[in-house]
Amino acid sequence: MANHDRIFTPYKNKRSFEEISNEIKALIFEGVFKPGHKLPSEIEIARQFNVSRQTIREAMRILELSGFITIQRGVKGGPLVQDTIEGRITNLFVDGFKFKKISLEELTIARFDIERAMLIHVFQNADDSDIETLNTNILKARKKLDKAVIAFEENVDFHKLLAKASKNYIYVLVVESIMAIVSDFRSRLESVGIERSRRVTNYHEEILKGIINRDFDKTMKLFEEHLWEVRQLLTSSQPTITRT
Amino acid sequence: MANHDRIFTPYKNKRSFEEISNEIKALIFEGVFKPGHKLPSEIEIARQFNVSRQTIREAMRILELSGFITIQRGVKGGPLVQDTIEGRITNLFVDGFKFKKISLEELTIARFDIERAMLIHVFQNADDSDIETLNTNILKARKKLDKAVIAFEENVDFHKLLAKASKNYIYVLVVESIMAIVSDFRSRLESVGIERSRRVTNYHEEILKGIINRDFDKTMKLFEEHLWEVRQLLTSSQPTITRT
DNA sequence: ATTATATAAATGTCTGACAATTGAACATTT
DNA sequence: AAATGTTCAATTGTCAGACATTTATATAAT
Repeated sequence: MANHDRIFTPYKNKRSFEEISNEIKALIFEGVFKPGHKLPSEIEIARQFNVSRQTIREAMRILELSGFITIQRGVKGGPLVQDTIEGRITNLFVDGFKFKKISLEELTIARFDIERAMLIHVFQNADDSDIETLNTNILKARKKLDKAVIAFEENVDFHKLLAKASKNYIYVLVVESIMAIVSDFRSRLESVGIERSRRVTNYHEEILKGIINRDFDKTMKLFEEHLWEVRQLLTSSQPTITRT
Repeated sequence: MANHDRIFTPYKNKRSFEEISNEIKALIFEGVFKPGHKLPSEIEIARQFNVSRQTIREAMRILELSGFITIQRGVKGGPLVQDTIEGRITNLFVDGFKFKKISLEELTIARFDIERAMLIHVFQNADDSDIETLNTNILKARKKLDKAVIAFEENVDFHKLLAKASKNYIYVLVVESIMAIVSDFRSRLESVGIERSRRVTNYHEEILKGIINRDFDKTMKLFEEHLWEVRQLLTSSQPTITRT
C-alpha cells in the first residue's frame, strides 16, 4: 500500500521518452488523435520534439505496449493510433498469473462469482444483435463438433460474448482476462476430449435458450452448474509440466 | 473476436527486441531469475545476445512496462527483477477507462457486484493479521479526520485491504484496478468535504466490527449500503472538465 | 493479365560517442 | 564525531549517423 504520510512528494525525474509518451497519450485522450489517425514518422516526431530518434522509439514502445498505437513497417507505414488496450490487459493478466503462480482454484472461484453476477446484466441488457451473435457462436461450435473437432475457441468465445452482452466494459475486461488465462492453461493441458467439448456446447445452447425465453431462474441454475463443472474439470486436471 | 477458422497460423515476423524480451521473460517464469535478482548491464546483455545496446534497451522497455523489472540508474544500477505487475495492470485499466470514456455508472455497477461477492471470501479467509491491518487503516483515517483532513487515500486503501483479505489474487487485481479508476476520477473532482469522508470511515469501522463479530448478514447489509452511497456520490458529482 | 523489377519511405538495427545519475570512498569542515 | 563537500567509476539516458529490412506503389516485361 502506498505510504500516505510523507511530507514531500518524490521529485520524479522522468525520462524524456516517458514525458513524450505521456504527451502523446494526453493528445489521444483529448481526442486530437483518434483511432485510425496516422502519426508522423519517427524521424518527423523526433524533429518536432527536438530529440533523437532513439528517444522516440522508446516512447513508441511504451505507447505500443499500452495499447494506444500499432506500428507498421515499410513505406506508408508508421505509428497508427489504434485501441488494443483489451489485448494488452489480458496479456498482463496472463503474465501475472504465470509469474505469481496463482492457483487455478483461486481463478475459478472468482470466475464463478463474477460471471454469475454478470449474467444478471446480460438478462437486463442483451439485445437482438447479441442473441444473434451468441447463436452464430453455437452454430460454429456445432459445425466443428459434427466434424469431431473440439470447439475450444468457440466455447471460450461464448463467455466473452456474454460479457459484451452485459453492456458493461468492466465485465468485458475482467472476463476476457480470465478467459485468456483459461485458454493459456488449457493449451498446456492434455486433450480434453470431444465429449467434454460437446457437453460444454450443450450447456451454452441451453443457457442461450434460457436468455431468449427470459427464464432467469432456470438459466442461472444452468449457468451455475456449467461453471461448476468447468471448475471441477480445470482444477482436477494435470497440467503438462514444462520445465527446461 | 479472433478468427478461428484459418488454415495457417500467421508467420510472426518478430522484432529482435521482442524475441529477447520473451526469452528473458521465460527465464523469469522458469525461476532462473527471481525477484531481487540483478540482471547484467545493458552493455553486457547486448554482448551476450550479440545485438546492439539499442535493441536491448527496447527489450528493457517491454520488460519494465510489463511489470517484470525496474531499472536503476547510476553505479550499482541496472535492471532489477521485480514484480510490479499489479501497478501495471491498474495503470492500463485507468488508461482504458480514459481512452474509451467508460461511464462511472458502468464502473460502479460492476464494483457493487464484485466487491459484494468478494466480501463472502473475506469472511471465509480473513485472518488475524488482516484484521490488524484493517484496524490500523481505520486508526490512520481517524487521525487525519481528527485534524480535519480528508482521509481519501485511507478510505480507498480499506477496500484494497479487504481484497487482500479475501486471499484471492483475482479480486486483488480487479479491486485495485477499480479503485485506481475511482482515485483518478476523484482527483479531478471538487472537494468532497470532510463530513462525507467521516461518514465513509464510519461505515468502514462498522464493517470491520461486523467482520470481527462474524455477523455476516449485518455486515453485508452495511457493505451494500456503503457501496450504494459511494455509487450515488460518484455518479451524481460533476467532474471538473479538463480540456485544452 | 500476370509476373518480375525498381523505387522510395518507413521501421529495425548497428556503432560509437557523450551526458546525467548515483553509490561509495575519501577528504574537509565544524 | 558528525555533517558536508569532492572525486571516482559504473550504469543508464541521449545523441548522431549509417546501413539493413520491410513493404506499398509504380513500372516494365512476359
